[in-house]
Amino acid sequence: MPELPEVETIRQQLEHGRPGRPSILDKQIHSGEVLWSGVLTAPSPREFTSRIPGQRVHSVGRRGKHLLIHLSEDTLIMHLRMSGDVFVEQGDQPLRKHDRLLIHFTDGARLAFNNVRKFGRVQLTSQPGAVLAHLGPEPLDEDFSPRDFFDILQKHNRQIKYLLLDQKSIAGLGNIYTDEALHLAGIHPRTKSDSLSFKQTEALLSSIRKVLRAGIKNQGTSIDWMYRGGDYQQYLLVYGQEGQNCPQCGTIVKRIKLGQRSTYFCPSCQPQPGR
DNA sequence: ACGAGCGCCTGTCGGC
DNA sequence: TGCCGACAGGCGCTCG
Repeated sequence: MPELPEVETIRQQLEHGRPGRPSILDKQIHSGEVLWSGVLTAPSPREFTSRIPGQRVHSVGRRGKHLLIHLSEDTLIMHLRMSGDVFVEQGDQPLRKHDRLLIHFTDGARLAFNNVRKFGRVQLTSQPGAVLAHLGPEPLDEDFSPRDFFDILQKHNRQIKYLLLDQKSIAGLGNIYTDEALHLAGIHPRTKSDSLSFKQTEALLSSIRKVLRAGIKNQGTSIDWMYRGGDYQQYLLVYGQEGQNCPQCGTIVKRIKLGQRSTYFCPSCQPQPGR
């Protein structure tokens, strides 16, 4: 469940709990259990299991698509990639098929990091800032201004969709919300970033914020059998809508490939640059 | 600097 | 029914 709104939804659920699922705040860790060693970027499973007992959950944060569980001494950084999920449950529940790492709490609860495809990663570090230093600005950060965004766009001569997906340029966007934001802003995904006007940049940033906020409000998007997200899929205007009528103008939504990713857009609302 | 192609994995779906 | 390819909310790596 991997873009910013889905990760933010998980963050909020870990922080506040939800019906039948407790918050993990202030829980003390009894032990860590690595079920598939490849899940750990660092440290080694041995060091991980020796360092983590006794630490307490101080707060739960997010940076881009990274989930940050701040402990007394260290921070657990989780990245769900394509198919990750996090569950909090009683420790006597049977394991799911693709649980990769467990955190057992002293009160008997358990946090499970689950990942069908083995892409997701967990890292335990005392220096979270250094691990996350490569990330671009947070799109929902009030201090991130249209002027800042414009500077980033002008620095590159890249197709805008590639730039938006690049976490070094702006953090948290993935394939769905990028397509939705570009559609809302009326910008073709192949438009060169440095050809956008300041006015278009403002529109794009406000569109990005609008779709991310709406995504969070609806607790994310559920598309697949494997994503147990929220309801935002009901509001998608172009993503996954190839052959359907654009809700804005009725034109047939097209799908093209950028990189290896499907990209959906409305040829009428988002005219090809240079035409 | 840019973008395409590929690898990493498991699973579903549609076509034959 | 089974097989086979296309596809999937990500990202790091090469290469031209």
